[in-house]
Amino acid sequence: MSVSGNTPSRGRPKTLEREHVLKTALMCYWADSPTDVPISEICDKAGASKPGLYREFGSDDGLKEATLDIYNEKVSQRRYDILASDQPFDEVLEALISHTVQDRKKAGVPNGCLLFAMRARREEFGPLTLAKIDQLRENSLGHYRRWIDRAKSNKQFRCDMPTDVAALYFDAQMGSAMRLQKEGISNKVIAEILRTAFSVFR
Amino acid sequence: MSVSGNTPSRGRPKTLEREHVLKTALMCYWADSPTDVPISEICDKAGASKPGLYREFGSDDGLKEATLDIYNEKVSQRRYDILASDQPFDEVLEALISHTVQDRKKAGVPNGCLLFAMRARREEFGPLTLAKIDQLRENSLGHYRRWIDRAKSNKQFRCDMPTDVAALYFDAQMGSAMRLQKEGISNKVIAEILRTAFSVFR
DNA sequence: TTAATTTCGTAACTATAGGTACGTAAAGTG
DNA sequence: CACTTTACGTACCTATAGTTACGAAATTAA
Repeated sequence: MSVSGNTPSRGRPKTLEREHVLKTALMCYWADSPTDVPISEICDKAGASKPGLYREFGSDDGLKEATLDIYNEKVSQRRYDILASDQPFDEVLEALISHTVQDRKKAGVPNGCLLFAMRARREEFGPLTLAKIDQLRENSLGHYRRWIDRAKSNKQFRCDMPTDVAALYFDAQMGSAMRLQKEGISNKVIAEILRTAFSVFR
Repeated sequence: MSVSGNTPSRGRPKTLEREHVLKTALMCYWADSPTDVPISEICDKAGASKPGLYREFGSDDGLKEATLDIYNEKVSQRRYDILASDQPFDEVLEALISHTVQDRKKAGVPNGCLLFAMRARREEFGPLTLAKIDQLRENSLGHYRRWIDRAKSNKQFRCDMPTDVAALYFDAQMGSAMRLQKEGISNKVIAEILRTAFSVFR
């Protein structure tokens, strides 16, 4: 059961590479559509067996939940770091836009955002994935709220919108940007749209 | 095959009510998620048999295509009418927002927008539905573009954004609104977000 | 070396959902 | 009334994808 981390000592040694499987699953779900990737495809690409995956993650649902966790940790965290910076509001805004429209090919990652893609398909997931989607979404809104509140107290936020609504506004704009990117709209146009949408705050 | 409209004259008379089936399918797809409704469920709710549906629509793909058509005709058309009005830009903008955040319960229709919901799941449909999604999407953008161009020539559009980008902007904002509505965000908040997003044009 | 333990992976099982074969029913035609 | 035509719907077929039973393999403990 691999209770904690190390020295099970007895029995056949484990060969399944959890991290490798999760990275494989992440790229599959992210590049494609999360609900269109069968477990067997992830097994093939990761070089693992199906029962192996089930032993490690319990179910399809569990695998998706775990994948969302590493997506948050390895991808979304970048954005949270930007939001947590203590630079002036305008500069953070610009950094946010630059980060959003960066060339994904160069960075070696797919277009779009896995979390938004999964939110758009809420109904198709199991309870674990669903709870994780909601948790990460709320987490994301929290980062926006804290950033906005700081900007407000620094008199850098030129809009009388309530913080929670403004957070929804940012989240919605980022979501649109990610969808447009996934649809193949150029990053130049997406940046123009984001700058327009965010211009109401400066 | 019911070639055109009338007088097949010979053979057992047809009992399948095409319009009724389409309305049933529309409500199922719209209220739920279009990819989560099995054909058999639509058959049950519409009181039709599976082979009956297949005779009429050819396939699951064909049924979805036909459903999108009546959605466009009976639902989206309302929005196009608003955009085609010759009222001042600001008033059309406000009418657009009101129409978007109208109480769906009272109107007896589900939250969200079927076309946006299907666009978010592009990969999960067959070729007919896919082509129809793209056609209606392009159609929708065209309505925005014509409206924007008229506003520009009337000097009512206070923004130097290219028309096609502005159309994408409108489309993106409406998409966000529909998704927020589907997620249960109050229409009041959605209206506030839309007004903020559109305030850049006035 | 044998037993105990743990993991491995092939080869199933199962449920779901799209799709259809085919015999029957209901109409007009001669 | 037989014959032709058209549509009906039950009962099946099939493919896919999540899931697991189970015997073999690899390791440590006695």
